[in-house]
Amino acid sequence: MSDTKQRLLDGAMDTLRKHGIAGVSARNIAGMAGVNQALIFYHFGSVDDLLVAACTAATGDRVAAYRERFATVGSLRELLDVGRALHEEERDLGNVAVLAQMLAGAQHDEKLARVTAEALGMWTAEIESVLHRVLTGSPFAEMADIPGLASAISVSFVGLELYEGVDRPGAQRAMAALEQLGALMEVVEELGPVARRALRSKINKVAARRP
Amino acid sequence: MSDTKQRLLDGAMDTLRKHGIAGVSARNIAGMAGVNQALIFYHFGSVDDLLVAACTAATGDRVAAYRERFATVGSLRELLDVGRALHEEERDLGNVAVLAQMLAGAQHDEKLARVTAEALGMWTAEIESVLHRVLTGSPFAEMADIPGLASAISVSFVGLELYEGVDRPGAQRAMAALEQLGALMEVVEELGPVARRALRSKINKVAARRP
DNA sequence: ACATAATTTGAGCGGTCGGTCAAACATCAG
DNA sequence: CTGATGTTTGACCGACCGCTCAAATTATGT
Repeated sequence: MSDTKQRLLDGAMDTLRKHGIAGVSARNIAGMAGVNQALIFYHFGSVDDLLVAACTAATGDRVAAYRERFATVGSLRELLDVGRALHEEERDLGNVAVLAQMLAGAQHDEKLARVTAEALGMWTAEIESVLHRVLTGSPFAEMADIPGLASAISVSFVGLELYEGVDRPGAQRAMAALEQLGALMEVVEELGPVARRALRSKINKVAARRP
Repeated sequence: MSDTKQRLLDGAMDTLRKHGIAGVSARNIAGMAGVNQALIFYHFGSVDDLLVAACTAATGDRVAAYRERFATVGSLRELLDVGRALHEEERDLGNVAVLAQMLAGAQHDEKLARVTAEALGMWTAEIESVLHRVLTGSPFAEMADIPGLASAISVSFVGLELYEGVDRPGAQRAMAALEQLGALMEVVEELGPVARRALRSKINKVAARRP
């Protein structure tokens, strides 16, 4: 990767972080990167393509960071702790704003939608992988639909990140409530097999009543 | 409300829905509304102020619709069903895209942040109100932190709406898993007081272990 | 009918946008 | 050194941006 290309990728993400999509222009990005604005078109063809390339690279880097952090997780409680730490890390890096811009842009830009879907997919796959490792052999495994659980956690974290940028106290209340669900899962893990089967059967019965 | 002002408010929301924030310009909005673009500045002072006014009015209308729909809800299961119906309604109206644009814009625009926070607050307050009504007298009430639960539901729905615009299957898996949590709540409601107190105490104990 | 005020119009201002281009510059093989 | 190739530069283009304004039109009170 040539120095100029990397500077432009970084400049694009910095611009998105600091000024949002409204501040993303060839001249702003080039200024942030410290290079001539015409180089954007020489190296990436268009501002849109640069933005997509920058988002792709940045989300790839972040997923790699998640994977590294998840590698040492051995229990549900550790997973929730690492999750909270990663959440705060994302906020401090300014990536919450980036995620918001990507999700918003994905609604009307096909390329951005593909990149965003890919990022969410990788992120959810990481959660699913660590959940599978943590819960395998655990009594909870027979209770849980791991892929669904991973999606639900991923969705809740997306909501949490965006919520926090707007209503911090509400996000913290929600975080506490969601962690109580984690505690509930741990309680279920402590149930004996008879009680667990009874609980599972009751949940299935209630869920089957839905239209 | 004069006809022109209303047309401009509607035109602003239609533009945001159909073309996203990138398509929001005085000429586009005026074209969508079928009025002269200079009227935006005569009636609202600036494009930004029109956008904020339009978002404020639209979210107010939607919250009123939620309140009306929640009024007939009498049980947790009904609440989940109405929630799912409202979710699909939002999607069909194109309001998912609007929410995404508001959340993204709120990251860098103070006025938009205020409007968005207000909207999320009203929406969460409605959930809290109906939850309180539905769960009061229910055995589950003594289990749940209602405000935290309302925030968690609100956060999850925000995540769900944005997720659905990008990864539909993932969102549906998450929806199913979250509804299983609803089923779990109904199961808890069927527990006797002794089992419930024991469960609550275990959850508190597990939650207390967290740093 | 008339004066006054509110509303609407089309033209246009200065400025920024994405993108282009010819020329300058750097690099390196022969 | 020479020529070929790849990179960088600043000037520039047409389109669109938010916004203003004087003039035209419509509504209102007397």
